[in-house]
Amino acid sequence: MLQQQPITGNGPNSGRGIGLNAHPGMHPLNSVHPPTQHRPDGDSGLEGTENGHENRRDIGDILQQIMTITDQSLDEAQAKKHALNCHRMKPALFSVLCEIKEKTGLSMRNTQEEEPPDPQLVRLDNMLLAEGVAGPEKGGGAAAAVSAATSSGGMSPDSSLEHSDYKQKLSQIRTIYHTELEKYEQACAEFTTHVMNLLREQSRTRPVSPREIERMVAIIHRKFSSIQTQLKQSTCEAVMILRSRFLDARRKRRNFSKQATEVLNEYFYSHLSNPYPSEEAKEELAKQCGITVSQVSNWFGNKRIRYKKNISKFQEEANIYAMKTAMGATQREGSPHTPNSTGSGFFSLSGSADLFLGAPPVNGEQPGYHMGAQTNGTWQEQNTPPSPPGSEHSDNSD
DNA sequence: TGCAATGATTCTTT
DNA sequence: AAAGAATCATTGCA
Repeated sequence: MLQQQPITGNGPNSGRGIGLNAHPGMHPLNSVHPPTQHRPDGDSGLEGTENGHENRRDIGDILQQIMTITDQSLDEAQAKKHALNCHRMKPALFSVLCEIKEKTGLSMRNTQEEEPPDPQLVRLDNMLLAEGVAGPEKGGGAAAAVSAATSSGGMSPDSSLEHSDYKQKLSQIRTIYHTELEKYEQACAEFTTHVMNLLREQSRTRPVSPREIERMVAIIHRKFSSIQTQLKQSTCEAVMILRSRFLDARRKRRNFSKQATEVLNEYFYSHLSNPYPSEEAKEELAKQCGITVSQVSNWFGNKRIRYKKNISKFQEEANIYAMKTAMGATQREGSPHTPNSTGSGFFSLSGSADLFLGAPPVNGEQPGYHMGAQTNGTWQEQNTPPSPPGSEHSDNSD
């Protein structure tokens, strides 16, 4: 990585020595220079003399120049920088700065490292991964999300259309996400390089330790990653909106095909005494109708309730299906009853008989049987039908 | 456009 | 967990 690059002192002053050997923590920059001029305040003739006063004035000048360097034009600054780098007092100043820094422990401040990963970011990452936005291309994520969304409620026949629409929108989000992410990463890398160059440049005039550079890089990365977090967050929001729209779309129901309704009705009326298909039966019905098991369950749930609420309304339908099944039974001679109607009801009857008997009495008389007596009592108990006038069909006469 | 039919959902009950 | 019950939301028809 960038922060591991060694920064070499090859500036215009490289021929002039600045002793850094006494500061092992400092950057290796200029470390080739002998430590001979290391002591600015030692007895090397810098104090107590005219020379010493002069030097102090020099240092003041240098500092002044450093302070004002940013106010100048580029060319001016470059020239001034060069002059400063070549200044005879520069090594001394550098040493002073090194010592001050070491004494104040400046380089060690704010070095709390390796904070634990942000749980929110982890959550976002996980979600993007699960949704198939992040992670490997065309992963099972999107498909898994779709199937999870559809598994509970079942899919309408044209759900594949919605499916592809969903996938297309998701891949759009994915593309945008990756483009933006790449942009941010590129910007981050560029900015990091820029800052490192600056620090490299500055390390000629002031001590900059590798640790400091690392820290600076870490700070930059943190800043950029917070921008990335925002990107991830908005991407997650987009996915959630897309998903909720897709789930809402499931509510856009389609009526089952005529054939499917027929199959379901046939089963219902041929098991009227106990219209509770087993799991296997539901699966079989689902297969026959081209719908899901939960749709079969829904259908039977609705049917039972609606039948019970208004039996007279369903009378005609019941008769039609009774006839149908009866005809089917007679055609299949030799088979005493349909495989499905196993006489689960109070009446151990053949399929067709069950049908007729299962239909409630419509003449207002109490039937000669108790249909609900068999299992839970709830289905048939509440099944006392209203007596529709004009109905002369008496199906409990068997 | 209104309305009944109907598939789906949600909450409650068993 | 499955069924009942109420309700929602869409479809299809007059």
